Amino acid sequence: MIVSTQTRAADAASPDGDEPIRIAQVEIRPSEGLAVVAGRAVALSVREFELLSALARRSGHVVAREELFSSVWGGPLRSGDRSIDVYVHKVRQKLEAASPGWSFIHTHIGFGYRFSPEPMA
Amino acid sequence: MIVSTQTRAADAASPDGDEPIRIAQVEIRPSEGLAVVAGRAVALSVREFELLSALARRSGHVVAREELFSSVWGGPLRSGDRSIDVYVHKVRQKLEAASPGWSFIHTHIGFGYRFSPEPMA
DNA sequence: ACGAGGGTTCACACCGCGTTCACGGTCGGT
DNA sequence: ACCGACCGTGAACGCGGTGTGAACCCTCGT
Repeated sequence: MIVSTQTRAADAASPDGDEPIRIAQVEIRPSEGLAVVAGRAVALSVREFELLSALARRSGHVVAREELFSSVWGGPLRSGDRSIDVYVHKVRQKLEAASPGWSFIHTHIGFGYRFSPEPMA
Repeated sequence: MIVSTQTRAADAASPDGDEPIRIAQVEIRPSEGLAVVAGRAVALSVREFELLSALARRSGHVVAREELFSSVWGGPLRSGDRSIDVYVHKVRQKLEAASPGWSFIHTHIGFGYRFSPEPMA
């Protein structure tokens, strides 16, 4: 299923809180700093977890790099900073390792990234 | 910047705002550079997106090549410039891939293009 | 003091974007 | 039928943004 209508459930429900976010086969548990993907527990570092959360909170929507950075790193994005790219890569690896054949984080060049579980082409 | 949601009545008055444009199964989100067609997210480049927006803002009407060019590329259309043709083609491909059996951008030879979702002949 | 793990930066490879060129097809006018 | 104007479409190319592995630090627990 490739529909992007699953944002409603999480949007208004959790301000920024500790409520678990569930999207397709992905479940994110803020209280535990843990993600469960396709039934498998995925260990994430703090940065990785916050990045995934920031994206998943706005599942189906493109999140600008600026916004991602200020949301996860808490400051303005310095030009030349590649931290986001590196961490997107790390999170991608772990998610796809837990659920092969699926892609979760999509690049929108010049804009940012979009979280949306889809079967790979 | 926070966008107010109380501009409903002024929808038609703000053609190039950040308000999403919805026509048939096509939804265009200016703030994200993203289009959603038949429930599928369609990744568009900046040019592709602006072209689609320019056409969709005047859905059902023929938009002259001159006007399209100045609206998307921001200058006068040099004779021999084929950029419009190339990008119309790219956008067509992506839209029709997301919604097979439908055509969205129609050619009006000597005039320009018209956006209007229609089942294919 | 030492090792381990996480975060940041660097360097290089790669790919998508935007532009332009080239070739073909269609349509009208002559 | 020929020609020219116009459009469809694939491909080449330079460039900037992104992917990715590895080095480099910093912090913390032992």
